[in-house]
This record gives sequence, C-alpha cells and structure tokens, in this order.
Amino acid sequence: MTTTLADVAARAGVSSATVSRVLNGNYPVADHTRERVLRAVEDLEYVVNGNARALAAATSDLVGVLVNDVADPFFGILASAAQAEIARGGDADEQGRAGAPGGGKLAVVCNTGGSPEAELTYLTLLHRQRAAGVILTGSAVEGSDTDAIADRLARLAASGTRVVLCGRPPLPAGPFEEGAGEPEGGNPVMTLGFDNRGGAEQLTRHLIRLGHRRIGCVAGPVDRTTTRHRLEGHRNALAAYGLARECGGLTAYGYYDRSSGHRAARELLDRCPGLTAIVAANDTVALGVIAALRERGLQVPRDVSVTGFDDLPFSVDATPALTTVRLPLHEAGARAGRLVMGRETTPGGGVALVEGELVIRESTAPPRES
Amino acid sequence: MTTTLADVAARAGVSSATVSRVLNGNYPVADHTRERVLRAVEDLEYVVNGNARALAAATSDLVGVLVNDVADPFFGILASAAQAEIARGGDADEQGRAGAPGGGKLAVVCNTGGSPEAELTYLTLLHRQRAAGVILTGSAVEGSDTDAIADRLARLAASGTRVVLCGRPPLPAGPFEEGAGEPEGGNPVMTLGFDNRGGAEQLTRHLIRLGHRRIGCVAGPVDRTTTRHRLEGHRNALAAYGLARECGGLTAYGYYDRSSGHRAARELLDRCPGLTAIVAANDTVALGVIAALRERGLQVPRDVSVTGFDDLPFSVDATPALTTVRLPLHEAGARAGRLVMGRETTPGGGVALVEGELVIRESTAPPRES
DNA sequence: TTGTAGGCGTTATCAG
DNA sequence: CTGATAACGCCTACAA
Repeated sequence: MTTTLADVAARAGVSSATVSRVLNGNYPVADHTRERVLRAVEDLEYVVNGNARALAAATSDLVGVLVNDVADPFFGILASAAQAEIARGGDADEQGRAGAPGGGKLAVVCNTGGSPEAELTYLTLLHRQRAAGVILTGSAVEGSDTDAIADRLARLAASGTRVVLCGRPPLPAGPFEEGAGEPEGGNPVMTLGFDNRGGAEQLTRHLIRLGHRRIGCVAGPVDRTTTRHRLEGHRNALAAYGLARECGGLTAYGYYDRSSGHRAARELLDRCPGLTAIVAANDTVALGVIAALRERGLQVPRDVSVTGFDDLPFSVDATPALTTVRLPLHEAGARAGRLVMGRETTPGGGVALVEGELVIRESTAPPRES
Repeated sequence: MTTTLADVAARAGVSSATVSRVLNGNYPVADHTRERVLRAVEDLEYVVNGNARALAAATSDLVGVLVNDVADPFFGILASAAQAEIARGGDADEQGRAGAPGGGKLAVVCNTGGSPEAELTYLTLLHRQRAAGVILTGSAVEGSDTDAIADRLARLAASGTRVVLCGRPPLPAGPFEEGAGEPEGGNPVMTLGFDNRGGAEQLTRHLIRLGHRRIGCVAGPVDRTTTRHRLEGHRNALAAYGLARECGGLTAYGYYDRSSGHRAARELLDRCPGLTAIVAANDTVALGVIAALRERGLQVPRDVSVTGFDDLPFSVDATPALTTVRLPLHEAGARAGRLVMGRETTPGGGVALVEGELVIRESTAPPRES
C-alpha cells in the first residue's frame, strides 16, 4: 500500500538502516550511497511515518499551544509569536536533528473556547502524542476542573514534556516541587504571568486623578482568574482614594466580547445614570461599551470616559482611540515559545511577571463640570 | 519509565489485548474485568501512546488547519469555526470509536505566515503524521511552489487524507481526476471558494453609482490569488462603466495589514489628489487608509469614500462604520470542518462558491460637488 | 561505511 | 469472553 523504508531500501539496493541514516543525517553515509537513496525516495514519493518514528525514537516534534479563542486577536498574536519561535528551531537539547526542516518543531494551536473540559481533552491528546511541549495561554477558570488540569500538567511535565503557562497563574506547588529542583526527572512548569492587577490599578488611578468619582466596571466572566485580578486592581485603586463604597456596586460581568460590553454598559447606565467613567474588561469589551453609550446619545469622553485593556491593534483606530494598558503580547508569546523550546529559562522560581504599560489616548478626559 | 499497556495488564491480571479492548470499547469485555482494568489504568495514571496506536491501527485523529496568519481575525474566525466542527465528532466513516473523547478529532491550526515554504513544511509534517484531514485556507501565492503544493495535496488526498481548500482556488485537474471519480482509492480535493471577484465588483459598482469617477485601489500583495480576483472584480466594474482608462493606474499594492493601507493611501493621494474614493483590499487595510486620509485633513466619507472587504467584527465599530462585503466566515469555516470530516459533501465537481454580501454603512457617500 | 536484529507500544487476527 | 502472537514502520546498538 503505502511505501515504507524497506521499499526505498530495496529500490536503492541498500539496507533500511542506511536509508534511515540518510534521512536523519546523523550518521556518516557515503556520498554515492546517499544519492542513490535520495533518488529512490524521490521516485517512490516516500514520506516517513511520523508515528513510527516517534515510537521508535521516543521523541516527538509536536508542541501544543492552547488558546481560549483563536478568533480573538489577543490569542492570535500570542499564538502567532510563539509559533514563529517554535518553528525557528535551535532546541536546547536535541539540537540538529528534528523532523521539521529547519530543525524547529511543529506548533499546533488548539482552540479550547475557554472551557476547562476542552483544555483537558487537548492536554490528554497532547500527552497521548507525547508532545515535546505545551503552552497554555489565557485565564484559568477557577473551581471545576482546576485540580484535574493541574494534575495533568504536572504529569505532562514529569514525563518530560516542557510546560509553559502564559497569562495564567502558576500551578500551586505540588508535593514534589517544594524544593528548587525538578520533580524527579521531569521539567518544572514555567509561568509567564501578566500583571493584570497592576494594569487595572493604573487605569482606575488615571481615571480618579482625572477627577472621576463614579466609575463603573464591566468585568469579564466571574470565574476567571484574569477577571478577578483586573477587578482587584480596580478595587485597590478605588480603595486607595476612599471610593470603594461609592463605586463598589457598579460592576457588571460578561464575556470578553463586544456584545457583552454593549449589554453591560446599558445595565450599568440604568443602575447608575450619574456614571462618568467605565472601566472595561478589555479593548473588545470597551468597543461594545462605547457603542452602547453612543446609542444613548452619550459622547466619549465628553460625557463618559472609557478604558480598555490589552491594547490590541484596532484600539488605536477606534473612535475615540482607546486609553488602555498595553500588554506586550507579541514579546510574551515569543518568550513563551523560547521557554517551551528550552532556549531560555525563567529567572527564579519558574515564574516571571510581564508588566503592562498605561497608554493614554482619547477615550478618557476629565468629567464634565456638572 | 513510562507506563505501558503491558504494565496495566500486569496490574489488572489480564492480557494487554484485553486492556486494549477495554480502552477502545470496540469488543465485548466482561464487566468485572473491565472494572479491574479501569482501576489499574487509574492507579498507574496510564496514558495511551498515540503514536503507537496510530502506527498499529493506521489511523490518526489529527486534522490540520493551515492559515496564513492566526493573528488576523479573518483566519481566526475561519479556524475557530472549523475547529468546533471537527471536535464535535460524528465522523462519517469511523463513527463511534475515535481517540478524542466525544468522538471528534483533534484540530490543530498551523500558522504559515502566507509563505508557500511554510505551507509545504506543514503539509509534509501532517503527511508524516498521517493526518486524517487537512484544511488549507487563505489565498495561494501564484508561481513559486504552486506545483509542489498541488502535488503534495494530491498525494495527501490519494493516501486517504481528506483535503479541503477554503478561500483558495481549486487545484488544476491532475492527470488522474479527469473523470468524476476519485483518483484510485483516494479522496477528491474539495474546494470552498469565496466569490472575491463578485464582491469586489459590487463594491466598485456601488461607488460608481454613487457618482464617483476617480476611484483608487489599494490591493493586496501582487502574487496572491485573492488579490488578483478582487482586482479583477474592481476592474470589471470600472470597465462596465467605461472608467477603465480613467482609474486604470490608480492601484497600489501592499500587504493585508493596516500599515500597508496607510502607506498605500498616501501614495495614491500623492499620485492623484483628485481621488474621491478608495477601494481597500480588506477591512484592516481600509482602517489604515482612513487613518492616512484623516492625517491629511480629509474626511470620510465627505471628501473621500472608502470601502473594505470581509466585514470583520471590528468594521462596524470603525469610524465611520465601514461599507464592505460580508463574507460568511463562520459558516464557511464550519462547512469546511464538516467537509473534512466527511460529514457533508460539495455539490458537484467538488467545488463550491461562497457568495459575499454588500453591506453599505457610513464610509461611502456621493462625492462632494466640486 | 554498511548490514543485522531487536525493540518501541498498540492493535488485530486467531485460537481457545 | 480472553489470551497468545504477529504485524505496524522506524531507530539504533552491535557486528562486520
């Protein structure tokens, strides 16, 4: 049926071992022999069986990149940067030979839809395939399968797969990783976190300094870590200025998408018409908020100031251009890629924090004199 | 080291064959035996080796989705929809048993950056892994590796992998597929094309009917099929109104991104200050065009009308909201997913065309009286 | 430099 | 229903 190494060997008049050596280039082979083999490969249109190879060599060149939503540029940028770095090659250990031309590995991005079950499913599949590495991006859902996921990640790492968490809190230290070392022949789980708390706090402080006193907040889904952290940052700022009580109830939850922002803004406006500013869960949500405001005849930032988060590419083109916190998504993705390839390591404790930068544009201004 | 089927078998006091049967659930096994086996699997935290399985069973549950750029929502939406459909399960042939919980297959999206070499690399890797299916999205580069890619696709299909082209022209009929049947035990290569030509023509006609006579065009990269088709549609409309000569030279090429649109618009403006409308390669490019216009003190649509293409989610939030052609990306992706799972077939000849729909919003208006 | 042979972890085919 | 025992296609000591 399909042509195998043996077929190629037969046609080239050599042993299958020789063909293997030619293909992997990790053993000396006489030039003329090599040529004969390569010609046979061409003639037969031979394609190595990756599964057989992985089985025999006990190594794989698959790296999984799990994201909440590929359709969301936030993850798209992260994934794209990671992918480029992974494909680049130059792995720390197994330098030189590797399946992919160029020496790099094959990054496959898996769309989890933010569902813990889907994450688990993909993690299992990747484990089955004995993936070389896994990057898990995006906020985790608190509760439900947290333990199961942590468990699976720990096992993946223990079995030699390199695991990187990006934009998600580090795993709680398990029984094995109390010391500085790695758990028994495995790799440590590395973490690249985003400073969501700090970023959110900057945003709200900016608003308060501008003179705002009644600030609403459109948060993400309740059960996600990112939501909680951004909310904490917001509340920290509020508390620092003694505004906790005044704005405490002005929070509406929703998804990280435009329509949620739209809906939540209307809800907030109904609840508190005196609002002068709204902090959105992210840029996409902010767009929805602005649309809702406009529909009510409110101008941004004249009547209401609005902030985003992430600084996605479109934010500068929005009208008005969004005041937001820039997360270096591209760099973070690239760094995660390098980490998973073992080409770089996290400084200490396996946890690095990526800072956000306040970007002030046109969607925020002092509240109107009233 | 890692626990295998044999380990589980030993612990459960059965043969490895029995364990395999329990795990796959495709053969009758006594209840108490099954339980014992499952307990052993739990205890040992056993994870099947996907490679060994794929090797022995000669089947894989990997489906590759190749995209030009994950960071671009156009592809993100396509990939996300396809992924959902692929994970859903319910494969035509191998119903019931399948590696992934839920019966579906594992969709992995591969970022090619639009480079033919990267496409080839991924295709090769997928072929190596004996992928169950491949969806290739986005425009093809004309020239260079076209033949190599077509060849590889044909071979993939011939070897049983289901191949779907989405948003890309069909493969030239090879020597084998002249008849209606499939090439010798393989699958046909199915195509889901977008009506780029028709969409572009509608856009330009809309502009002309509005009264525009000097229409510029910011096209995509010269060598891509999508670019060529959209340009053809544009020129068809121009020709239909006898405007071909007048606007013939008003075309600037660039990438499908914002900054290219920005640069190209300035170039066009310098070349022809009398321009009253600009047709952009897609929505993202249109955003750049609008930004450039604004920097020159030109208002959209009062001074210059602008159109996009694709109708990505952000287009309705742009200022002014973009007049564009909506491509049903989500549906197309889902359909491609169903096709690659063999759950649906293309009507006739393996080629289906997806129509775009003209969406008129605020970025176009009649030219100013001058 | 090249060939031989054993093994990687599963599935599938036969008996029992 | 369950247990041996061949494949599956490739890699890699070990020999020559």
